[in-house]
Amino acid sequence: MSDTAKKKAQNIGPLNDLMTYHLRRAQVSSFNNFTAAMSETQITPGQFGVITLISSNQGLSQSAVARALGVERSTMVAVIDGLEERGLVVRKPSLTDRRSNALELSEKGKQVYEQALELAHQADQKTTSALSAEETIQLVTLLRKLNSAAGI
Amino acid sequence: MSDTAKKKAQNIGPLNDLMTYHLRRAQVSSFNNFTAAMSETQITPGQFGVITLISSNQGLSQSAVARALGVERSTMVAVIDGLEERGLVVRKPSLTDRRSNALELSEKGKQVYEQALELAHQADQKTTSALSAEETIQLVTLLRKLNSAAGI
DNA sequence: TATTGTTATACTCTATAACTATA
DNA sequence: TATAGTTATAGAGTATAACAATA
Repeated sequence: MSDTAKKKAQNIGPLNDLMTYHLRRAQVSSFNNFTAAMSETQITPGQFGVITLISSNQGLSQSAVARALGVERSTMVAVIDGLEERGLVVRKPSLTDRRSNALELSEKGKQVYEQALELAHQADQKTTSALSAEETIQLVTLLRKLNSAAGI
Repeated sequence: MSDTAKKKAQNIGPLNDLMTYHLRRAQVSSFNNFTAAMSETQITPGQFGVITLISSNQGLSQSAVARALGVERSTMVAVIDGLEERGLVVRKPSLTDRRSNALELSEKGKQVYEQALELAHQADQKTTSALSAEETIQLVTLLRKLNSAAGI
């Protein structure tokens, strides 16, 4: 760092020993990379989770999406509203339960999802660009182990 | 999983291959462990970052804290307000710059910080309880490498 | 009785813009 | 001109509580 920098970096002290701190920084970094990569599709991280889930489970209900993503079903209403207004998702009546909507991707939704998936992988590569291929696999393996134990 | 469970788990599909997804889940998990461990102190993750920074850099300004934590200085006002109302932080006039406040921990603030630091380590141990000691070191090392490259 | 989708409402965290007092 | 602290305001993202329709 420049000697002439007027604002010196702070000593972050014990934060440097906390996993919580490093996880949060990494998540902010990946979030920023994701948002930047996704700018042409205007898909947010939350929306990406929703359309991925619908793509892999056509016809599932709003409540099922909410449970899988760990949010309240009331929260899903506006998310699905936004995706439906953009013509990416359609609410079809469920054939087996007249209370629920069977969510599907429209043709446009499938196209946007395929594009978004590729951009998400590009963002991932940027996030992990400082790591070797082996280190990247190590990291995702450790995170999977940590997460599956957390049961979320 | 029980065969009688009415709500089957969803297929998360390509999410399982994305670092972004696993980082987010891990961060949510560690956030929850942190919040639960910190309940007796009522210190939020954001407040913990602030008091740690003040503890390691007594007398620094609000703007310096904001820069170190990557938030706007306007955002810091309410955070410092809350810590000052609880009697944990004091705004002293800077001796060298009459525009700025020199932030310090009160005696009570130092006590709460020491307690919070220990609870934060306990939360960390819970977060990484599925990992061996060696794996935990691997994980934090990889995250440090990823983060220092991101320059945040 | 329980669940689905919905609405109304509120809370947290964050940002931008503009102001003042200093530098 | 630029910066520090502050205020007003707004936007995400989230939650809780209640309701009608349906299971």
